[in-house]
Amino acid sequence: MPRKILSPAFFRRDTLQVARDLLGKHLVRNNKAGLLAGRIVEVEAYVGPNDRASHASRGRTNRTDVMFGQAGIAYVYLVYGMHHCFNVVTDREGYPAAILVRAVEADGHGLVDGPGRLCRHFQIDRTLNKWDLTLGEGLWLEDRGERVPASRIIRAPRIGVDYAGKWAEKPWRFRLKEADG
DNA sequence: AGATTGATCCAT
DNA sequence: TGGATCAATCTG
Repeated sequence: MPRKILSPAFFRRDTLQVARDLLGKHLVRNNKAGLLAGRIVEVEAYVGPNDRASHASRGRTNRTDVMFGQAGIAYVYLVYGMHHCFNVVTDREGYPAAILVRAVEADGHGLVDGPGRLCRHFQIDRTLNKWDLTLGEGLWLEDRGERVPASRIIRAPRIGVDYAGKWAEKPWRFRLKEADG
């Protein structure tokens, strides 16, 4: 199967569509410690300036500036003083949007479930904030040829955003259902 | 259910 | 400059 690094054009589209399309793609980390990869099985979309669950809904600040920028760039931040979260910026410049990668099936390590554990596994921290994921250096996403039918995608509300009122109810979490049998 | 932990944001 | 908040995780 061909391996293709996901390009800026892949990310520079409607965020909900990119979120669905990221399921079944692979996250790859290459550093001095070696090569790690995993198949993405759960993501969440954070869409636009009005999404109260999104950091960007509070405006453009030093922290959220990256979400307003170029698609295909990493947004990595620290939550609760101890865990990192890894996102990919999507859609057009000037429109804040990103996708949080929540879970992967890690090659040789089973399910890595949860954005904090995922970052720990892949050794992702804030030094990778604003990293260009489309260059194929250090950290990137790639297509290994898997086709994911819509019937295997489960939609659900996002996790941990109860503060966001009606925006917390949006079914903007996407999970890949395992093929049964 | 409670503790943990520190970057970020804005005014209590 | 201080305090509230937080896109989570672990231990009970």
